[in-house]
Amino acid sequence: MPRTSTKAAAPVRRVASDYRLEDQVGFLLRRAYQRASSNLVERIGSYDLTAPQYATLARLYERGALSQNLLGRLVAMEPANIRDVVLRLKKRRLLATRRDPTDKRLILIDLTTAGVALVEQLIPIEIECTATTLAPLKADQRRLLYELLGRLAEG
Amino acid sequence: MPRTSTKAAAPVRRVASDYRLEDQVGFLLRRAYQRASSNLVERIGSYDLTAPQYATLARLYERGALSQNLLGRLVAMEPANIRDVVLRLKKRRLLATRRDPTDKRLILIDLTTAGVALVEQLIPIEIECTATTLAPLKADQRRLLYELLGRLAEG
DNA sequence: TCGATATTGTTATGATCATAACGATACCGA
DNA sequence: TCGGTATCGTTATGATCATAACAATATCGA
Repeated sequence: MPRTSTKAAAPVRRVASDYRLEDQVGFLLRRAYQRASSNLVERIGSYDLTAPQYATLARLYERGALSQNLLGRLVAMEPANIRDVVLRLKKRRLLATRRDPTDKRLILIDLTTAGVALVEQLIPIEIECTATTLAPLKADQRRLLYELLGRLAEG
Repeated sequence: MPRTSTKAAAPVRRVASDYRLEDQVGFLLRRAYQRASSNLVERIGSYDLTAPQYATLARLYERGALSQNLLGRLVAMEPANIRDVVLRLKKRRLLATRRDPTDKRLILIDLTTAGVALVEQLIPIEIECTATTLAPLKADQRRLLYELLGRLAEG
């Protein structure tokens, strides 16, 4: 006997196998990401950075100079999107761009000194933020979640 | 001895507790949601619907008429966002709006006949799509994932 | 070598997203 | 009842997102 409707103006409709939006992974994933993202913005928002922007900086910090396209793939952004993010971060002098001398198609991107300094300041904050997001879970549950999410993302 | 850099133009930087973007839940959640969302659009894209639009229709189907604000909360969208989604769906005659007679602030929203018909057509597709997204996981892992995601979303 | 094919970055379009500020309406306690 | 407070919907701004079409450059096989 699932969910009771309190005072619906219209009768609740039912489909064969009583469907619930909550049972769809996509919906759950979207809400969980909203939570994680808002946790992050809450902490690094004062730096005027979004989650994708932080991911971009962090990736450059990890890997050093990358082409714009590869950078985009490594942070899971389409070419058109990573372009905009790079432009904004470049305008703030957090990263710099230059042409690849051997392959004229490529734009090489790397952190500036200011960018490196900022990332090193933010990394501890992000680790703390991840802990906050994962707070409802026990240690073994967290490990499990990582494994499951990893499989989903890779397909 | 983690990750080896192949031919980085710049040296790989390291922070104290060798940080990896992949260890941050937010990043994993974002990628998993991307996958789920693209799975859905792949199947219902021919109906010219996005994931949030589908969620909105499905919620109305489940619950019957709702105020715009409550509808937004039930699909995890801010007032400004649910407004735009409602406008687009209304333009396509998939839902209809009317003023609440008792509370002049509210806009009551409900599916049209066409909207109901469309949702009933889409629900089996979405269930199939969820199965596709969850394909990499075994049955007990799926149950586990749902529980873990539920806890994260609720905080 | 040269021509088909693939890759990179750009542009354009449309749909989410979150936030802040605002007027209108409801509610609620003194 | 009446005035402060809360809720609802709107508007504006800026940042993601995905997709398609395009030009420039690389690559690879005949």
